[in-house]
Amino acid sequence: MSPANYNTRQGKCISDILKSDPSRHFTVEELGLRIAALGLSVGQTTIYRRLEKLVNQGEVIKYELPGGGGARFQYAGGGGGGAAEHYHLVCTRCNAVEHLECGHADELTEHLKKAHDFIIDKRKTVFFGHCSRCKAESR
Amino acid sequence: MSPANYNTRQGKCISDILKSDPSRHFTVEELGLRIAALGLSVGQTTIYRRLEKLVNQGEVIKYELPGGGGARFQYAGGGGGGAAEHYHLVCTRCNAVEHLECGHADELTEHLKKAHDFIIDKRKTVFFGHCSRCKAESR
DNA sequence: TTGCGTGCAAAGGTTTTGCATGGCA
DNA sequence: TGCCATGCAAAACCTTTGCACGCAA
Repeated sequence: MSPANYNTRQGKCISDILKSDPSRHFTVEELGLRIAALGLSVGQTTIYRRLEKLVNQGEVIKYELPGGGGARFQYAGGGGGGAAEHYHLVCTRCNAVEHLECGHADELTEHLKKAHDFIIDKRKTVFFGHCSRCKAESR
Repeated sequence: MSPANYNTRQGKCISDILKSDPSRHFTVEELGLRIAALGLSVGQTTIYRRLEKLVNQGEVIKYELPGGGGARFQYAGGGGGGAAEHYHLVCTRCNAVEHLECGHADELTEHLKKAHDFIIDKRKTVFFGHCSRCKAESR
């Protein structure tokens, strides 16, 4: 409930990095590198634990996507509201992630709620397929 | 391209189990147990390697979903056509997987193709959210 | 001082790889 | 006979856990 108490430099640092580039999906490894680039040294345990809290608070979204390299994390806006919600398009060939704000998708979300009693979580929902660069070579 | 050459009992066995229950999402562990139940002993390496081939041939779909327990595999119909294609709804609370055949979703797929130049792979696409049983307690 | 956050190290689980054996054509 | 599939074992990878230390209030 509380807006998170960042008592420490490390905790604030992780949050700030995610917030500084809300369109980016960070891996744990990338976060570690960015932190190091800031001259701060943070253990991986701390990164994982801090991310877990941020995810529980709704401030960060966790994606577990195929393709290896581990889970990815993206800033989602504080407290569960704020930043614009959007869907994601993920290319199963090049693993690129695109954002999608789309009325058609919203209509589908509404339909699923009414007809299938299923509540879509927009920020977690991922459409898999081939992006424009990769579709030509789809096998 | 070739319809896969199952030279061995083990290979055919894995394929048959997946085919015998196309609506089910098997984990590697479950496949091992089913194989054992048939009186056949198959190493996990073989299961992984056979699944990799089946996935590459489009005969099987691989899902890497959150929630632990490893990846899940589902029969998708031989050669990329055949079995009815469908989307999936996954509950991020109870990890239940529901099938979805839905005109609204197909419309969205068409829209994404035209407007965003993105080709949806229906069989791989997963909508995350809360199912009817879990939505009440969403936090 | 008290308590939470942190860090190192080790464990845990899933998946991949190396190399030798075995079965089918 | 030749080749591909198989199997055991070990490695690799990502993530979690245990326990002690350090910083902030």
